[in-house]
Amino acid sequence: MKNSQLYKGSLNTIILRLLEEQGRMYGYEITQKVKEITKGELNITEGALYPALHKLEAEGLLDVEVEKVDNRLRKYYKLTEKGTTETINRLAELEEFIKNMQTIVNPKLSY
Amino acid sequence: MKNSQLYKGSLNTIILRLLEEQGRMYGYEITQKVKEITKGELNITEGALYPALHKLEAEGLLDVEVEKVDNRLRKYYKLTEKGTTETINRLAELEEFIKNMQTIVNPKLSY
DNA sequence: TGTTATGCATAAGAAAATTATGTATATATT
DNA sequence: AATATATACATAATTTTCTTATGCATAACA
Repeated sequence: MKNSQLYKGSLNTIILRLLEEQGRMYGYEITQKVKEITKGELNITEGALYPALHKLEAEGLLDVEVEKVDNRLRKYYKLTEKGTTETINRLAELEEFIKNMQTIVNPKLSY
Repeated sequence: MKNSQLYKGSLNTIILRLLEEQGRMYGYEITQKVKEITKGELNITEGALYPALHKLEAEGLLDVEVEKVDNRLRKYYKLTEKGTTETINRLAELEEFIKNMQTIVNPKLSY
């Protein structure tokens, strides 16, 4: 993941959320989707992405299906049942995090 | 910093923003303020805070004044001129970050 | 034919945190 | 009086998470 270090720690949440929304995605597709969503601001590096996917899979949050498209390999990931539950929790945490950071930036509006 | 790993990478921004708002603060005071703002959700650990303050000072973003209150030491930190400029940039980055994360959570509203 | 795009992967190193200690004084509790 | 909790700093060892660099391979474009 590149840019303002603020993104540190948010990669897993991003992956889980995108898979929840899209059903299934492969690694490269995730990087392109994030680039598109953030208008080029966030570029997930492969060195961060692939280990993260492997770890989420090892934790039982993701399932993989390997497919060959145009003679090139793709590894499609999707949420397991456990992964779906975990995603809900992570998104709740993210909303709290965003709320807290907004309060810090602009305290007058909130406390 | 404790909790949902999402906070990883946001400590410096939090420190700078609080100092911008409060004028000057000492380390322990920062931990208490953050705990209060986030209703106990975010607890900055000393192992994260003090090295971060030292680094920001070394980078010329913070000035220190040591005071003794009730026979106990306090190190008051405040933004330097350079620190004030940097804070403005960091806050702009934070707003972008929040915007991007919101888009990822709730794409229908944004793209 | 060489560069860019697609698609995966891992290893070395850096950065930022957690966890565990350590020191010291003040205040509250039992 | 003794003990626990709160205040206030600090650092060392370890872990987590990322960047940077590298590697392999095919497709598309110029």
